[in-house]
Amino acid sequence: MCAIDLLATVAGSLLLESKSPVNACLVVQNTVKNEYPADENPVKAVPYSESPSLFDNGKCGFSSVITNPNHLLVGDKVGKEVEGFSSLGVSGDVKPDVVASIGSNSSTEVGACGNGSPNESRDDVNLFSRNDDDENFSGYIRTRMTRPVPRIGDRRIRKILASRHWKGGSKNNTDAKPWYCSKRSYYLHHHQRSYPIKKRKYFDSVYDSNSDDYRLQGKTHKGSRTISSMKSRNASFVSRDHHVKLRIKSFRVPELFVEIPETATVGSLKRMVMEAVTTILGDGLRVGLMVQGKKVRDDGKTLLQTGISEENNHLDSLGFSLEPSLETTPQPLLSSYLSDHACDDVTLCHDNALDSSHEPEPSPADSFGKLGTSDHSRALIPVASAAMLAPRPPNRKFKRTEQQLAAQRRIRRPFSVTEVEALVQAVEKLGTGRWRDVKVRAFEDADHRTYVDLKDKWKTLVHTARISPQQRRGEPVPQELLDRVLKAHAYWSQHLMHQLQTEPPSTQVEAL
DNA sequence: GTTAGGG
DNA sequence: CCCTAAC
Repeated sequence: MCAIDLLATVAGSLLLESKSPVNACLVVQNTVKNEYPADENPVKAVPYSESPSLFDNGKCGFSSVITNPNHLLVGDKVGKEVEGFSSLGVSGDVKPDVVASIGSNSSTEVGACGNGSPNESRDDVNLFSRNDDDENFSGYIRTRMTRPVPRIGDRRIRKILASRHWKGGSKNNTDAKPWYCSKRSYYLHHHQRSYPIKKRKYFDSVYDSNSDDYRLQGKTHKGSRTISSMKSRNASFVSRDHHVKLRIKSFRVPELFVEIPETATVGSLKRMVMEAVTTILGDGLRVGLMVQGKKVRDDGKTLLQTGISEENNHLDSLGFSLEPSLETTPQPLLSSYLSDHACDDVTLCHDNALDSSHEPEPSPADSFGKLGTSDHSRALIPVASAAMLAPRPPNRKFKRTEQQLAAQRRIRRPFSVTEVEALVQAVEKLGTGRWRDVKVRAFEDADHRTYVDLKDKWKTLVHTARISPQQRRGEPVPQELLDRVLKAHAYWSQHLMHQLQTEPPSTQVEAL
């Protein structure tokens, strides 16, 4: 009932804004999107939240409509924020990972959220005003069957899991992952290509999880300038000469959770969101493409091979996304700018805020606010979180789910022989109890290697050196190095006291 | 913030 | 690599 009320409220708001019947369709993702028949009507996105499983069968575009009150409440505010973002070329909301969907021609097409086959028909959800009942906001939702208009970006709707990270959509909606903001550093995780095959499933899902992002449709006021092609409203069609013409409908920014004190000013919130988005956008983006819910990673494929041609109707399920470039390392989202601003006490992706859907049967609703999720990376993923402003159900558990863990886990980066060499040399000199020093001494510039990583690597090196070559895996480490590892390990095991000193006497080094 | 170990 | 207790 609460969800319905929320929807009703949204509908009511929409109605108030556009006196005419709202012919809006809700695209539920993280956001409730309303598209107006006429281009001139401002399209306002209503961020929506975690919605549960009411219509989770994927057949109804409504599936994730039930939104979180919090998000809805924030909706309007966020919508306003969008304008600022538009200058960035991205429709705005607070989410950095942008996912664009290419619609088929119909301007009124609604992003359906089928989770299943992209081709199945979907029910668009329309909001209609209703005069009866108490408040003028009452309304009801009616589903309407429309031609199949699969929208990749929307498929994951159910995935309430926030996404976090700049992850793309995956075949399995439920796998969508939010950007996860590590409590340690509030990083937004990026996609990670070299994810171990073993965990591939995670990776894929994580990678695709922009589904949780809620999107704000760019406003399309008549007078407003359309920023590049990222504005909302588009259609795609194939011309006769075998050319595929596409127009990006909108981009979704990754979800971004924000926690800010009630006493903070609206201005500080706006500033915070703006900066967060700017930081993310300025961090380097790359475009991701999804066809029928699947990420297309092979840049060498032709559109035809990918299924993007006039021969099929895949255009309906084309999706573009803006993702953080892989080259870029996760950026401390807030730390960099929060400190210098009025919103010092603003926290992004507070771990506690992450609701864990660790329950037996995590429903979309449960997983909703999970991560800030997500891809990343990091991607943990977000809305501006105004979502967090409103009270939300107490988090039953703080423990993260497997998905969440996968989302924030760093990629595996095997040590090269060169690195091993450097590590061995450093340990020979500094011992095995001063990893911080080892880091500074030999891996100062290797940002991806923490002292804990070095410590762990040493641990495995010692183990590797002790087992038979046949049992070793990965790039072979020269026996010479392994010998030094054992020697140094033995040495420092017997001279722990020396570690307390700065540098071992040269004699000791020689002894090694 | 580090270290040391178990996972 | 992650997670954390213990410093």
